[in-house]
Amino acid sequence: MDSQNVKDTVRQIFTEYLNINGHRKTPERYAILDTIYSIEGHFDIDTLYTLMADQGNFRVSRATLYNTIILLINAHLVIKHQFGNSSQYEKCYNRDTHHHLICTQCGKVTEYQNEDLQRAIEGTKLSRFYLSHYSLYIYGLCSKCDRANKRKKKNNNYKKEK
Amino acid sequence: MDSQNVKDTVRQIFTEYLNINGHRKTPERYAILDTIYSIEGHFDIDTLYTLMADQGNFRVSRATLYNTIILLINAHLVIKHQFGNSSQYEKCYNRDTHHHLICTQCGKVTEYQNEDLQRAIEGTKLSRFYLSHYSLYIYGLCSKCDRANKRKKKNNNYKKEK
DNA sequence: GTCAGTGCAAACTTTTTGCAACTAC
DNA sequence: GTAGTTGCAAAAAGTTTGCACTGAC
Repeated sequence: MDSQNVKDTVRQIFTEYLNINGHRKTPERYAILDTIYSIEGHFDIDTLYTLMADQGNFRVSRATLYNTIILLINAHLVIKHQFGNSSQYEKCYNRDTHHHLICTQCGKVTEYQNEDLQRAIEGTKLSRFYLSHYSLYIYGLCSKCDRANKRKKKNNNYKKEK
Repeated sequence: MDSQNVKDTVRQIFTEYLNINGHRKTPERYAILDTIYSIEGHFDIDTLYTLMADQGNFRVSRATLYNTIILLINAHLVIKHQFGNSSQYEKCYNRDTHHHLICTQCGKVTEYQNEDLQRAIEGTKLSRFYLSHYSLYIYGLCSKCDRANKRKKKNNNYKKEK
């Protein structure tokens, strides 16, 4: 499915969601949905705000972004993450399920796909709980920070020997 | 291992950590560690602050709590979570690995143990990434909210028919 | 004695809220 | 026309920071 096709489809899904729940179909809401579906990877509210302000296509307030993104989450078109300081979001329609590798040192987030793991988690029997979605965050050191630390350690050892 | 034994052990681990990293062994730090290891389940900074203030054993400022908890995380004695609005923490020495079921409606967090799932995640081969720990958050509806929704839906259908 | 650590208050960041103006229905 | 939405600004909530004082080493 190409990018425009996805955008059309999610717009339809959103319209249906708004209809069912008696919400209005404002241009702001569709502009936000469109912008989100043109972003690859994660973003926070501030990034989205700046992006929309810079593009100049449509200017919306932060308050509206916060309001709308809640609707999009409920419509299962956007997923919310909470690593780092501010909340991160990402589009989730027509995306492969993926997990997140988070470097505890530099904060870099890498997506990681593993179908076996995915099946294991989704196949889990939960009693008295009705799964909607899940997030697996794997913390550790990215190769870059790991190498940096090893260099640092080496230097420290030299210092200690003086 | 009983509770006092755990407290003694983590105090030793913390002492060692402070020594290695050239930090001072202040009474505040040990009081915070002790309080955390007397809490079952999750807590946030405000809860910890209130708890220590109320107990009256040792009064510390929020700034010190934030500072100290970073040390405890680095010493692998505390783990940080980010569901809801504020950061949540929990002790992690001598605790069984568990996952979290989070109700998207009422925000209730339930711990969930599953060794198969644990093995599946820990056994995953990661290339160019050095795993330290991980968090699996499973979102959905708790049985209480699920029942409440079903009742609500039923009532709405009646309304529509009028 | 020195400097890391602490408490306090102010600053900062992110998110929520109250309200007047607007507009989708 | 009216009630749901929006933008703005103020408020709230959580966390960080600057600075003077304290106490671990």
